[in-house]
Amino acid sequence: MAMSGIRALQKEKTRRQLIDAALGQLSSERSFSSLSLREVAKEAGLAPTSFYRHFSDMDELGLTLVDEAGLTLRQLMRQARQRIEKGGSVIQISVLTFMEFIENNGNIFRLLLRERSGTSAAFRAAVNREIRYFTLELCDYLQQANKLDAEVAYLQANAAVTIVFSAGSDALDCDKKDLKELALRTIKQLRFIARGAFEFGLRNDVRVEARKKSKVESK
Amino acid sequence: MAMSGIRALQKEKTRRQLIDAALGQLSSERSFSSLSLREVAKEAGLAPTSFYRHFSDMDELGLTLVDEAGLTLRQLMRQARQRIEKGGSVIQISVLTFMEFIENNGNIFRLLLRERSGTSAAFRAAVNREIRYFTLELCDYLQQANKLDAEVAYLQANAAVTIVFSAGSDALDCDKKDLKELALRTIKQLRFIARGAFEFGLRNDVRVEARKKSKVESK
DNA sequence: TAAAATAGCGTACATCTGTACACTGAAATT
DNA sequence: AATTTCAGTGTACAGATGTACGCTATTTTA
Repeated sequence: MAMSGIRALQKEKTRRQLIDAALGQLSSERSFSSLSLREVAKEAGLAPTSFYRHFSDMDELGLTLVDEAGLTLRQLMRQARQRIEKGGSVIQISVLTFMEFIENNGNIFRLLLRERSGTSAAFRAAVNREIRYFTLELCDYLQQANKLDAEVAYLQANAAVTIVFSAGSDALDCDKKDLKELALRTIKQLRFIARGAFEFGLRNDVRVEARKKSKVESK
Repeated sequence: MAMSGIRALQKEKTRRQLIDAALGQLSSERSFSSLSLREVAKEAGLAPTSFYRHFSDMDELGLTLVDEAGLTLRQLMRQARQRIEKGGSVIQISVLTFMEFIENNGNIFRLLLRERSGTSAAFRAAVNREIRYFTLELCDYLQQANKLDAEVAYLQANAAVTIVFSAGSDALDCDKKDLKELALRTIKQLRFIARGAFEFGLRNDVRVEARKKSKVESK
């Protein structure tokens, strides 16, 4: 990684150039799978065959991009938590943070969305892994902060992430002025889910309590 | 459409062959955008250049496929309504119907998922239009059956469709035995949403009532 | 200092792509 | 019956693609 030596240093530099070239070519009308090895190499200022000194495949480059995207997402979550500690609604701040992410990293988010339902099982697995991390951290938070049943917390986290990602997808095709409304709607939907989860979690507790009591009484 | 005449009849027949050839080549590792005009023509038993007698573009064929997929989806909804009239939970039956759809039409559903976040604005618009129909019909149903506020009903319908589509996406990469659990989890999530929407809808009603009262009282 | 390793280049090739063009035979029109 | 229309064919071409192979120049190792 931090290998010094003029050679290894230069190698990592051009490797980055390849990664950045690929990222730079992504757009709303250009998906990763539509990029050719030659295009990426050219954009990076390399001869086509030099590509192989860094990746054996376009797929290998792609998986690297997905990893980077996941990393960016997790950094984002840390930012969100910092904001929450300064006070404010968890749901509201999470949504706003996510929307900012999409404004600043539209193409990375597009990459995740597309490869999630793409043609490579490896890609799909990689994206889903990143989303799972994302979900599990939210799940932990919910379980701890709201004292929810583990299953209920997971279901809520999963549903919330789904809703937020879908809203993000809509945001990509949205006029900037409609973004505010979209965020507000998303927040309301998340509140529905939170409320519903809370009620169900509660009922389970009540049942457990009731069962305990009846056990005691039947002794 | 129903034009007879030996010629027009034959034309429609080979047009269908093209459509079916395209649909037939879709799979988990083959997306529409990765199909070539030549492949599709070959699969349909046509010379490459004959393709142009029916579609000016692969894009035109693709949009036709999206329309067909939307049609299939709406037929599905009708089936679901029939089942509901025979009794049973709306949510449960809707989810089960959707899961059946995916088992029987995996590749059509994949088409929708992929083109929804694809590289063609026209495709994205077409898919979103189909999903909007789907959502609005559910919205009407909720508004009428549960007497919900229009906005709340829409938010619930939108969230529910998002959750169900996402579950469908998961179902595509799922072992068959895990499908049952996935369906159960999805049903619970939809109940969260329904419950939350109900509570919020209620609160709005209460507020409205309260405002009416206070108006009356202040007279 | 001599030898080995290697990032990057240029050439070359087989394969696939969309599509332009001229042609044919059968159906439709007159 | 004569003419027009048109779905489908076959050939042809220019461009793009992945990648095998051999070469060079510079860094690294011995």
